[in-house]
Amino acid sequence: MLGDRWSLLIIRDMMLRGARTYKEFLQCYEGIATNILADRLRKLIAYRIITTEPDPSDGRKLTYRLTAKGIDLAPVLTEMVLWAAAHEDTGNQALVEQMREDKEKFMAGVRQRWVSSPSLGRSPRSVAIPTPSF
Amino acid sequence: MLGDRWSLLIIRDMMLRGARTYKEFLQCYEGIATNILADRLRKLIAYRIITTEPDPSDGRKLTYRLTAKGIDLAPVLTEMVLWAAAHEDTGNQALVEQMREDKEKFMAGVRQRWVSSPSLGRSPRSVAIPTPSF
DNA sequence: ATATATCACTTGCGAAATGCAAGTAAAATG
DNA sequence: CATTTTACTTGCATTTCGCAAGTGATATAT
Repeated sequence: MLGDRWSLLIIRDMMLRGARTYKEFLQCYEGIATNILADRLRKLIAYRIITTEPDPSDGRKLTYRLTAKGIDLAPVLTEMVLWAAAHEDTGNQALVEQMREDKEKFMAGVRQRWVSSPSLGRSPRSVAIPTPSF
Repeated sequence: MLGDRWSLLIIRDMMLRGARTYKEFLQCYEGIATNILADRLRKLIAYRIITTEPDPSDGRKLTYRLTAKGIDLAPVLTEMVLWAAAHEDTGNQALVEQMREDKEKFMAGVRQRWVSSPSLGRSPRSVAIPTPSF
């Protein structure tokens, strides 16, 4: 279900980078192939981890959004990022520190940014952009 | 690095089922192919997540063991199991309850069971066997 | 109004990863 | 000394992946 190379990275990019459109996912630097991205988004929708809806301000765009089930993956992603930071690469050190110091606060931020998704402005303060490669 | 279908399942089987030998991994019911298992164990060793050493009591057997880096994946696995339990399947309900009620205690148990690995007896009390399919 | 650009994909195809069954070598057991 | 057990390897068919080049609908520029 999440046992492939890309699904969790897509969710991570949503949680940590605030990616919401197809194009943004493609640009998130790891370089997922466009056909694979379309396939994974379809499957994540089927699993009810994300949803999609048209952007009212631009008929071409679709906005992808985490469901409650998807938001519940925040603790998993948090632990993965912390593990990767401790043992592998050095992503965004500031965010990693914030996550380590107060996991709950970080996850609350993720939830707040995604439930009843407030238009597009990243509500409280946008979270910075680390890119650990777990 | 852990972005394939099997690596995390192997680690889960080590943490939750106490699997330590090639044969035990093969039997852990998901049905990994033998060549893939050999490949994944090799890679996990290369990544220093597990180690292997000969079993002194039986020259045919090898014992696989989590390194400190591998043990540090306990929080990730814990959150994954809890997520899967909440949203997908019903594995071992008792263990899931234990994990939810006291994550720290559960993870301490994992660490205790794997550091300086006490021969073979699962030290304190062996943890039961859930099999969530995240 | 028409041409161009953007967006979210799809299609085709070669390459790589996976799954399955059968085989092998070394050590243990009967 | 023959058979089992253990930890693999090998060969091959099938599936998945990655890349490049479309496609169709909508938006923007001239």
